[in-house]
Amino acid sequence: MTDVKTGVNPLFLREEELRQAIELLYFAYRDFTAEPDAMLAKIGLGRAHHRVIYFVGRHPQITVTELLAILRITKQSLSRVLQDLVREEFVVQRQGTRDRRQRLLELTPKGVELERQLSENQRQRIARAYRRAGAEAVEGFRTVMLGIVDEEDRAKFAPPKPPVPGPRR
Amino acid sequence: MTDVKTGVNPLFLREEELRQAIELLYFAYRDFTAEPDAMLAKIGLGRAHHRVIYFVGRHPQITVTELLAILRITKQSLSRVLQDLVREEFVVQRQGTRDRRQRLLELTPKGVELERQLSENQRQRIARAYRRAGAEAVEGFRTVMLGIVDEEDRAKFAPPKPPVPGPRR
DNA sequence: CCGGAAATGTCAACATGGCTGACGTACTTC
DNA sequence: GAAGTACGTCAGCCATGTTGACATTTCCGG
Repeated sequence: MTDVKTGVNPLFLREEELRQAIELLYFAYRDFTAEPDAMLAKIGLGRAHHRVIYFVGRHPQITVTELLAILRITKQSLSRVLQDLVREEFVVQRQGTRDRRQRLLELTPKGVELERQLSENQRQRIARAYRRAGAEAVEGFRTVMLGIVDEEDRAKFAPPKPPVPGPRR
Repeated sequence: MTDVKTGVNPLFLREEELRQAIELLYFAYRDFTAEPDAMLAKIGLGRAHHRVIYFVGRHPQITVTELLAILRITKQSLSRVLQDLVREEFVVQRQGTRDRRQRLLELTPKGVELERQLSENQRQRIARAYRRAGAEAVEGFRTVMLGIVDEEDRAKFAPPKPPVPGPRR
C-alpha cells in the first residue's frame, strides 16, 4: 500500500491517528466548556442552562419541541432548566400565533447579555485557533467535523455565506 | 480589510463562522459519545468509566495522579468509577516499584476487550470522516483542534510519526 | 533518623442534569 | 366529536461532578 518506502506500518499509523483524533475531541471539548462552566457556577447555573441560552439565542422564537430535537434530552430535563431561566428572566415564553399550543422561546435583554458573556470566551478561543491555523486549515476543520456529526444534522451547516445584499431574485 | 470586492460584512461573517464552530464542537461531541454511552448503559457503566478505561488503555501503568491530571476531576470522583472497574475486573492496580505509594493502573484482557468495543464505533466514525475529507483537510482539522486545546496539553499531540525502525542514534 | 510532603484511599454530604412513568390541559386536525 | 399534538408537572431514580475531613503509607531532605 502506501508508505512502503518509509517502512511504516500503515495500520499502526492509522490506529495512532484515530486515537489522537479521539483525544483531540475530548480535550478540545473539555477546555472549551471549562470557562463558561466556571462563570455559570458563580450565578448558580450549569452547562445545561448554557446550552438552552445558546440555542434560544441562536434561533429566536424556537419552539420547545425544536429545542428538544437539538438537545436530544427529555422534556422533563429541559423543563427544569427552562423554568430556572424563565424565573430568572433570561428567557421569555410567548404563545405561538400560528399554533397556540406552542411556546415560542426568546432571550430577554438580560439573557442576550449573559449569552454574550458566556460565548465570548468560546468565540475568542475559536477565533484564536482559526487565526493561527489559517483559512485552509479552517476549511479542513469544518469538513472533518461535519463528517463526524450525524448525517441528519449536517444540513444545518451551510457554508457561511452571509446574506449578500445582491439582486434578490 | 478582506472581502471588500464582494461587499460582505466581515464582522458578520466572522460571527457566523465562529458560531458554526461552536455548534460543530457541540454536535460532534454529542454524536461522538452517543453510541458508547448506549453500550455502557447496558452493562451498568457510564461515560466516566469509559474515560478511565480509555486513558488507562492508552497509557498502561499510569498512576492515579497522572490520570487525575488528564481528567481534571477530583480523586473522590475518580475513586468511585475506578472501584467499579477494579471490582468488575476491567482494571488492575499494581504497586509501583520506583515509588511504592503509587498504584499503577492497567487494563485486564477483559478491560482491553471492552475498550476495543467501545472505541470501535468512535474510530470508525473518525475514519469515515477522515476518508471523506482527505489528507489535507485532516491536517487542517488537527491544527485547529490543537489550537482550541489549552496550551499545556498540546505537547501530547506530536504529529503521528510512528516509530520508524531506523538508526537508533 | 525525623518530620514534612506526597500518593492514595475513604467517608459523608450535596448539586446538577440526565432518565422513566404517569397524568393533565389546551389546542389542532380530520 | 375523537384522536393526536404541544406542552407542562409531579415524583423518583441514577450517574457523576463537587467540598471537606481525615488516615495510611511512603519518600525525601536536612
